[in-house]
Amino acid sequence: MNTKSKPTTKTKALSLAQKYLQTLGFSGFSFQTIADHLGIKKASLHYYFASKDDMGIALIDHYEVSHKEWAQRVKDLDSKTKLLKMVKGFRSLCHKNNMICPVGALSSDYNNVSKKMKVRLKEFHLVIRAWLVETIDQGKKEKSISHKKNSEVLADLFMTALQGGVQVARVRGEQETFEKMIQYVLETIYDSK
Amino acid sequence: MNTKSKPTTKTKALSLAQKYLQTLGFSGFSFQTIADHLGIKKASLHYYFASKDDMGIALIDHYEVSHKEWAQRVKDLDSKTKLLKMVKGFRSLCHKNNMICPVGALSSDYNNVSKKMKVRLKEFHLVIRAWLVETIDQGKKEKSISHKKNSEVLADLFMTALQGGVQVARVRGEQETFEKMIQYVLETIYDSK
DNA sequence: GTCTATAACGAGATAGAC
DNA sequence: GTCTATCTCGTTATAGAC
Repeated sequence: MNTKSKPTTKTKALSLAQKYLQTLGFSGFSFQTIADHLGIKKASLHYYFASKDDMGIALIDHYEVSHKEWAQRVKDLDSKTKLLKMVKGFRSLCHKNNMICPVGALSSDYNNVSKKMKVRLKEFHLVIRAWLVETIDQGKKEKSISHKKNSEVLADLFMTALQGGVQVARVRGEQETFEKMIQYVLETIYDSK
Repeated sequence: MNTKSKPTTKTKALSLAQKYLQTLGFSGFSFQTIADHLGIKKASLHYYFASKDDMGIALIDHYEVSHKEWAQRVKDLDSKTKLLKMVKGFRSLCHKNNMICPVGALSSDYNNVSKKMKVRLKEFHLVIRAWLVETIDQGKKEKSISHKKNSEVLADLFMTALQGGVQVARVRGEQETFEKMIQYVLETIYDSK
């Protein structure tokens, strides 16, 4: 799968599903929601996705492929630039549109989805986390991060700050504190002085 | 309202609703869910709560009252002990039971609830945040927190770490990293050396 | 206060025509 | 690939008996 392929009904459906997942939650949108905005009937969506759970899996696959393509594109940059780019992507993809992060959205619905989807969600989460740990380790090699700091803990702090931050920002109806907090977390990770 | 009153059908319903909100999300549980575990019919719940939205409001009110009663009980403790007690409460009330925090649960469903509930959720969030800011300011007076650190930013960091942390822990099926991360956040807030 | 009964709706899903 | 038609189920909510 490649996220750059030209849009088919299936990929358009997945894009819409991503939008509604991050806006309304997994229980909050239906095949009807997607079909309406796609201009087709909800029954037709079953041609692409056997069940909603199936669509959920495809959704996570899509997020994972996007991340891996993105990671490939930024692979030669230094550690701090990578994390800054990730924040920027997060800001423009979800925060600016009052959407929350997919892992956060699915974690609320965690106990309403199939075992298979739970497993895929965890795998996806761990892929992102592994990339963060690796990027923080890179920062230690580049001497922008102190070796005394635990990479796993910093990765978790960064993730939860982003995930929790967009949720809090949406409830609060305000973007400024999100920015300040992320800024602070980055200062915590990188040795500033 | 007092959370210490003896259990009536209404208060028992609210306790169950809290549990299911934090387990299944707001869209994820129904009057049926509550009624079943209460041993009454779902229609009877409408005697106490005109609508589900109404129950949602009552739910937030209940969380807020609980917090205020708790804040009253710990009001004479020092700043760091207060935050440690809050973490402890969070751990035993939701983290140990694989439940997520109510604000996080409702933030996924944010766009599926009434305007009134959105407003109440924001108010509740701001009550908790104000308490945190106040407690961090108290730490500055007590010289356990440096005046150079911004209280609002630290409060947001602490909240999002707790909120995001329990979500991530549930997806990951593991408690340890939550503990390490919260520990790290507390070290970040309080001057250790 | 709790019940039965029922309305009105939207969800996920399937069969089969075009 | 998309349609219509239909099924089954669960949801919120209401009316009125006990």
